[in-house]
Amino acid sequence: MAATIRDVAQAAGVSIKTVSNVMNDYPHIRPDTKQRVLDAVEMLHYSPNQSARSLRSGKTGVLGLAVPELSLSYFAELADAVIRAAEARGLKVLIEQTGGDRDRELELLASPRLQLTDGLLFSPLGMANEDAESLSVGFPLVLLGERIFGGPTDHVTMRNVEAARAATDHLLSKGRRRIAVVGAHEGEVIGSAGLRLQGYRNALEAAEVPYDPALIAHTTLWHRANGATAMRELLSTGVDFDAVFGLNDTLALGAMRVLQESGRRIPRDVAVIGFDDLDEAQYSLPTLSTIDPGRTEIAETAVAVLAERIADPRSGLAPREIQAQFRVVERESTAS
Amino acid sequence: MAATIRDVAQAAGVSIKTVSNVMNDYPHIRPDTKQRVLDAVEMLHYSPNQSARSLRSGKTGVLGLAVPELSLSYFAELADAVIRAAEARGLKVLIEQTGGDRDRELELLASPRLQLTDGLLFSPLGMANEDAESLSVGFPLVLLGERIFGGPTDHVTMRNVEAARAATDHLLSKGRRRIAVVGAHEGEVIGSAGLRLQGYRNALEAAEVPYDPALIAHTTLWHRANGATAMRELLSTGVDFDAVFGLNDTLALGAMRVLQESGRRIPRDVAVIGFDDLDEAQYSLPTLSTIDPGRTEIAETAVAVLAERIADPRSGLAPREIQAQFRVVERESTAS
DNA sequence: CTTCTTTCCTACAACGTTATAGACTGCGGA
DNA sequence: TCCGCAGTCTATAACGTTGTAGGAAAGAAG
Repeated sequence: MAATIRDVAQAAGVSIKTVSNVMNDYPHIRPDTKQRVLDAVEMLHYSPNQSARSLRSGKTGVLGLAVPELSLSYFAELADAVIRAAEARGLKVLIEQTGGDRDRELELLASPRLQLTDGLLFSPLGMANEDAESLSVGFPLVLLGERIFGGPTDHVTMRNVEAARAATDHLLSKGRRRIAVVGAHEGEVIGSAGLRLQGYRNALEAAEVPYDPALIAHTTLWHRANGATAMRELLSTGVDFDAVFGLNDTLALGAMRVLQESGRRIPRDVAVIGFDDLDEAQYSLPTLSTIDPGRTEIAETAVAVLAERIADPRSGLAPREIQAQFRVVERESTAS
Repeated sequence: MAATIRDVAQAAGVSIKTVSNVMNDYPHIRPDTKQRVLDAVEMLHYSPNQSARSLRSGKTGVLGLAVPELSLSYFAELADAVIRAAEARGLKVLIEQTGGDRDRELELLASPRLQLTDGLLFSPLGMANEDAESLSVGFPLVLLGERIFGGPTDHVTMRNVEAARAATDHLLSKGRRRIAVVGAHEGEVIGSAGLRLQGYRNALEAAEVPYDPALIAHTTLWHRANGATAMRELLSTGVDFDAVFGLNDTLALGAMRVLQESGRRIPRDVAVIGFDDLDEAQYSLPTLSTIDPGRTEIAETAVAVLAERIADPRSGLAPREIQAQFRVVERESTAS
């Protein structure tokens, strides 16, 4: 139904290659020929067929982005930033949701379903370091997140340890010494939880504040509900604390809610800091101090690196590990 | 580099068509032939080229979803639901962000950039009813949202007027009579703001409660900050009210924050209800009563309708207007 | 023993592009 | 006059699939 390059060629009285040349801004075309072609294009409402282009060129102009789920604000904001960064390069983004499930993540890597994508930005949650080999796939892949380090691909991530240390230092600088942590994962070393907990411990150690395991609240997931539950458990143990480090903003917000229910005042009785700098953190009551992990920078870098790999897939370039700049964002929840 | 159907055919000693038949589960193939082909596929790591398939079949298996921005929780949750619904049908989703800008929305409709998509789910924010004609495009399009009614395409939407009336009725049932509204748009009739305000007025009228324009706070956008600002303005006018209807959850949450800052207790002094049932509404302090507009149903219906139009683009079927079921979700912010 | 049907398979022509190789102008220089 | 070269254009062959048409073999029906 739609007009093809052949229809345009016929209407303009030129060869199909000339039409193709006009569409692709090939320089050596006589102005009047070009105009005839453009007129025909206009008249027939011609627009080049992307599938045919992709078939010929081997490129689709589409990047895949795999995240656990968009309902998690962090990933929604990441996706937003990725789409913007891709658009600046004329690329589109196709989003996959893995649910953070290891099997689905592995399946995604193995599956040929993302054939119509030039490369993948992959943010796993269920996979762990021992799955690193699965990242050796036949298409350009850039890894995001903190689940896997030293894998076979480029990796764009945040400075988890340093940023968590800065968050903890911030609380210490306010005179807090009993700092609870919400959202730790039992026994985890790598992964956001493990790394951020490490940063916390580094800060304590440097300040010569003793580490008290009783202050560490564990959760499996990082939703608001988990932060709330963990805080309730912490309160029920009767342990004494004057600050809370939520390993992400949602946990911190959930915890903050429970603290307020229990009658504690923030920041007077308990100071709270989160991690992620979600939009939401600016509008909670009180507003939430947090770490801006450099999400925009991560998105832009990741897209840039992926685009580079797509442009030259066979470059022997070794996998790069790129870390974004972070920033402590001080708000009411840790005000002096 | 990657293996093609020809390589597989050669390795298996069959014609390319037989390979194609195996890949597409064509029934009449001898088991041993089929096995030989599958072995070759396995050995060569063959996977069919999507671009070529799309070129042949005219279908890409990808739906476009255009929303203002994913940073807005409502759209993130909508996108989540759409991706799930699409996946259930074996479809993928490519997301565009329009920023809610009318020009970009119009450009998106006119542009051939979404060529590699079988159809579009379009949720405009900047366009209005007078732009309805622009929706007559050459590809399957399903309209979402409340900006345009009676357009030339299928439209899946929520029962804004009825739901807003139910929200207001809920507040009235709690004995509230001075119900402020946050987020109205000056002079708007169609659009979420206009429709929901209409529902509010309908409820008041039915209850014979006078409508007081002094209770209506206007905002341009529907972010948290706007809800906060609007509430501050409302408070500064000194007008008396015992309940707030936030035209969406984010507005309500922003307003709630300011109310609490001002020392008012929720729900004792002021009851608050929102609209959207964001995940967040379950975890605010207090938890926010709201309207569940049937987001999942909207997503599933929209994908189903679009898939139907894609399957049969020339069916003379008239444009349908489909409305999802809503539900009042009562939480702490309106507890008796 | 035919004839018809079903099963299984193949050759080849699309689908709509872009790349390649080459043809035809003029024009400047030897 | 002839050659080379830049500019402009065309014919045709890919890209990797699936659809069409049809052939050979094997049963089923007459």
